[in-house]
Amino acid sequence: MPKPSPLTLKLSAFVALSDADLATLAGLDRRRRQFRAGHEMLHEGQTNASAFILARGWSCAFKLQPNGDRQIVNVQIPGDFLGLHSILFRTSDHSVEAVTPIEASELLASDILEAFSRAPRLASAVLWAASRDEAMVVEHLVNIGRRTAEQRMAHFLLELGARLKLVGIGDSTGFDCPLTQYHLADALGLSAVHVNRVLRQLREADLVRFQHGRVVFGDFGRMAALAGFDMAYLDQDHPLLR
Amino acid sequence: MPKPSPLTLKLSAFVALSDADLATLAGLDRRRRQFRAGHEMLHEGQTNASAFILARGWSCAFKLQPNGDRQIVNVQIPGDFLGLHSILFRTSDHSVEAVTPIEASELLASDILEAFSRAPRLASAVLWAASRDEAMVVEHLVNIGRRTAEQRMAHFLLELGARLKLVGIGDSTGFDCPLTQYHLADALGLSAVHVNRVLRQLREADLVRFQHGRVVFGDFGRMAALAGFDMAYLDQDHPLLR
DNA sequence: CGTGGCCTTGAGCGCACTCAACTGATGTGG
DNA sequence: CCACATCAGTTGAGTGCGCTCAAGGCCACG
Repeated sequence: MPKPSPLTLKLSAFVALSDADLATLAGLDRRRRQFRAGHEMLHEGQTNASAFILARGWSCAFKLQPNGDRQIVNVQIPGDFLGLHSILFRTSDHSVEAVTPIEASELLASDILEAFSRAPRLASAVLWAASRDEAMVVEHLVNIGRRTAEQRMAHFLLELGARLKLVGIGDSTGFDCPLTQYHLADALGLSAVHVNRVLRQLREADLVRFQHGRVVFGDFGRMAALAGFDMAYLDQDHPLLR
Repeated sequence: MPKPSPLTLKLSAFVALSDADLATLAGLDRRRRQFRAGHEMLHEGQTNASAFILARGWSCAFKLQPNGDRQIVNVQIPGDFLGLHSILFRTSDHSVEAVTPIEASELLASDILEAFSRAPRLASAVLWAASRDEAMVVEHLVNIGRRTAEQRMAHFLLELGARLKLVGIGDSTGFDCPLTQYHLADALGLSAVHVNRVLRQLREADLVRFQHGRVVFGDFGRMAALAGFDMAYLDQDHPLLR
């Protein structure tokens, strides 16, 4: 039996999938494509773009401001949908950039519709994943709106760690992280300079250290308390539909 | 022919609905319920909650912080779904409060599933509405992460005005708005005191005035430029599916 | 006529910003 | 092989936006 894909792992935490469902899901994995790090896979305002399922590597969704500032909306890891919005709407409302070299399966609107009609359970699973994505954006909103820089950083790293663990990357001690401090700044609504200072504070408090592309957790509990982190919105104890 | 409901108006801007679709949609409007202003219709962490379609009045979705701060995630107006998340997940990830007296139709998970199987077009319309809601949250995120207080306020009022116009409330000169300055503060990640100052600045610049429960636009174009407002994410020129 | 909700304004403070300079690692062409 | 460029990270100095605290005004309502 082959190793389950990150997407399968994630959806299975939500819905118990039959062999037929799994086969249909695997059928979405034709049309593999590769992108180099830094490539802009989707442009804000682009029409008739396709969507992707991320198989390997990291990407991020962002919007640009007239003055050049950018806000990263979402950091995407293996198993995530990417640009689902742009096949439901006529134009894409955000851009997507490959953070690392990327391997992803291209997805057309027709693929989705066909898969849904063949495996309705899969439809609820995908709707569920979309709803979870929205919950993450909401949590991100609260993060930026109502928390200090230190809390934002702590919350961001905790959430990322939890998400990676769910798709079988990294463990409870930490994870490899290809994001630069500039990415963190754009994601958290901070300046890169301040990100640097905040990371130093967290390191000196022995909460977490982020150096040389690796995040290592120090005191998980104290950090979760600091950030007000509760991973209920990410995970279910057991599948809802059996 | 009866006046179309706000939800029908909104969905019709997206998808051309057949008479059968419209009938199914109308069938979701049984179980009318009423709530008084200030009532908390949904609690964060609540299990097995129902969802609602808002027919009359305003509500808002929010999350509370341990220290008592709250972040309003979404202001809901007639035609909006309310708590759709809580029937897809086991527990609700946010609370919802009635801002004004409210009239809404209660919605069970079974209602949705049944309606979808009877009118698949309706399913895509609802998925579409959900995707639009997410786009609004994303825009809200950008608002708080990367704009000044003055820009946030301008953007917020412009978006609200545009949304209300789409469901047939208010016009291009302005709209009645039951939100207090405290609501605005909680929505925009500002303090109530600062909201007051910002409203004064906007008023003195003849951009917009918000007094006595009414928002009156002064210079729409200059305001949109200030806020970086582009309503592409709210509206389609014409229905996508015919 | 008192009370409570909402709005308004002033004074002072602090978190996160900008500007600026420097380190160190990596890569590239003469 | 070294000169140079580039990019990520680090640290210091000074500034300003939006905060808190405090006081008071206005209006609706019992």
